[in-house]
Amino acid sequence: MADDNGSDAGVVRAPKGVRSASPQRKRRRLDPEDREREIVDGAVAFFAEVGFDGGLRDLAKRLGITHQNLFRYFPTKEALIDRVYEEVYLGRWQVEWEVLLADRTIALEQRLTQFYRAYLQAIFRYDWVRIFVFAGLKGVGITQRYLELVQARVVEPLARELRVTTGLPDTAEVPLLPEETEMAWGLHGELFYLAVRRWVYEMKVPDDLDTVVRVAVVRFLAGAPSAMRLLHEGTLRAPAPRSGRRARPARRNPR
Amino acid sequence: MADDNGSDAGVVRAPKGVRSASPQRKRRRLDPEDREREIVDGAVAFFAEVGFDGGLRDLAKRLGITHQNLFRYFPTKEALIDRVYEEVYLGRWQVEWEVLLADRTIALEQRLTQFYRAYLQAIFRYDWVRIFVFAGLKGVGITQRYLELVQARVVEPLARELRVTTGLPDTAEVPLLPEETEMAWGLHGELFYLAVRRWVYEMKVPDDLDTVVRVAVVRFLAGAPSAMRLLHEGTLRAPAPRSGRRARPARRNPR
DNA sequence: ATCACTAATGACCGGACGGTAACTAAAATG
DNA sequence: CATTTTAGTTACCGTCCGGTCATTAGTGAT
Repeated sequence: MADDNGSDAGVVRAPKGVRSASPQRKRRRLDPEDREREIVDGAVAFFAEVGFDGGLRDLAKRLGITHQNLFRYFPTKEALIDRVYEEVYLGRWQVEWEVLLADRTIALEQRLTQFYRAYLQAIFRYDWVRIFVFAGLKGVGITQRYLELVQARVVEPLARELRVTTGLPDTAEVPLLPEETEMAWGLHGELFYLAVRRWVYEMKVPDDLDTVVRVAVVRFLAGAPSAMRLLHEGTLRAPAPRSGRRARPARRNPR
Repeated sequence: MADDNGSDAGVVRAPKGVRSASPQRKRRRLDPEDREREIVDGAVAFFAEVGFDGGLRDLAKRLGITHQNLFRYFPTKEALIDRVYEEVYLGRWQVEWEVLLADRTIALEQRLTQFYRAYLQAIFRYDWVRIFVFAGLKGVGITQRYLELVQARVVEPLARELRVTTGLPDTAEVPLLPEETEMAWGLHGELFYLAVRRWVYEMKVPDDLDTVVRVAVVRFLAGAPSAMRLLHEGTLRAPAPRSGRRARPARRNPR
């Protein structure tokens, strides 16, 4: 059954000598490094589009190679996918971001604005957002670890800054409430959700992300003191009733 | 969620001949309505967990039937998936929510708090969130249409309310800026992102969602006026070309 | 020109997929 | 009871999947 029929010779021999028959007809032999680069880039784009259930044959077709050739470079599909994770997540986190956020010589508003502008510049992309969501749904550990990084390096530091700017006790005295951390997640979440609306749900979003970031940061910081007081009005006895607007709600914090 | 394992549906029957195999469930014959109900419920849970690429044989195994039997109720897999969409999205949108949001006899803060508490009660669920995200990645139109509904019935009305509460011109005079709509998306986005963190990335989130909603709404409304003024400072008076942020009542000065 | 090296490929495998057809048996009807 | 109806099953089809192996052909060194 294997190669029984000599009548095969299915490949048309006639135009064989002439090598310029069609644009990509011929076998292209690359340095392994170059080929691997092409495969990884192609895989990132491919899996971002169709998800990790996409077939290797389809990926190979896009790359202009056969799917078997992929196995020369990655022993299994899983290995290729792991490489895609590396490619997308490793090295895109800038430690300078953490430095910037911690630099109290700059106003918090400026720090947050600059950070989120830089952060969005790094992640507000088709590949990054979709692979991040695909991986999350699949339950890949790397996404959880990434979010724990965000929480430890961005969200919780921000929540601690709010303690300072609102004149509440330091977190050394009173640990962060889950609701305070959640509040800081709010800023992060609304900006990430913007990326999801754009790259997952294909909605129209404003072109000028810098303005969106600025507005979000301003609103966040302008609103945070009220929310912090609300959260802490039970834990400490500094009522500090605000005269403006509506009178202070008679009801305390539920539970 | 109907029943787990009702292997014996009222019929007590002596094992017939050779067919001992006690664990083997006998053929269970249900009314088509009941069976269809089981299939749909099972399909919602199944596809929410593994995504729409999950195999029908696996789904059938969970249901205790053979995969061929699914075709008796749904002509194709696609038809079953469409039914899942219906099941999850249709009828879960409450028109009372829109009425509540538009009721100006209630303070905006109360309206938003009540609405988002009710909204989260409806959508903050494993099935809903994950299927919504899976469907978005797949590019299913129903999710886009759903988000357009949210924008038209929740987000833009909220943005218009902000015009009123901040004393800015009505939207009849000055149409909503994209950045204003985006601002209103911010509140929605941070709460939806909370659901994504919980049900997609399996992170710990506060147990008391009511408090989270209340804090988010208070912060949103307290911060919105500053952000609105920022957005409209060019609209209302002379452009003031450069300089990011200066001639404004910067009430809150960090440090 | 040719040789060695090795990218790249063609052929193939077992299994899982969505889907079809024929058959089996549990309930409804008389 | 016998008969009819039809929910549910066994058996199977063509296709595609990840992965293996022997073979082919592009390229630098000689």
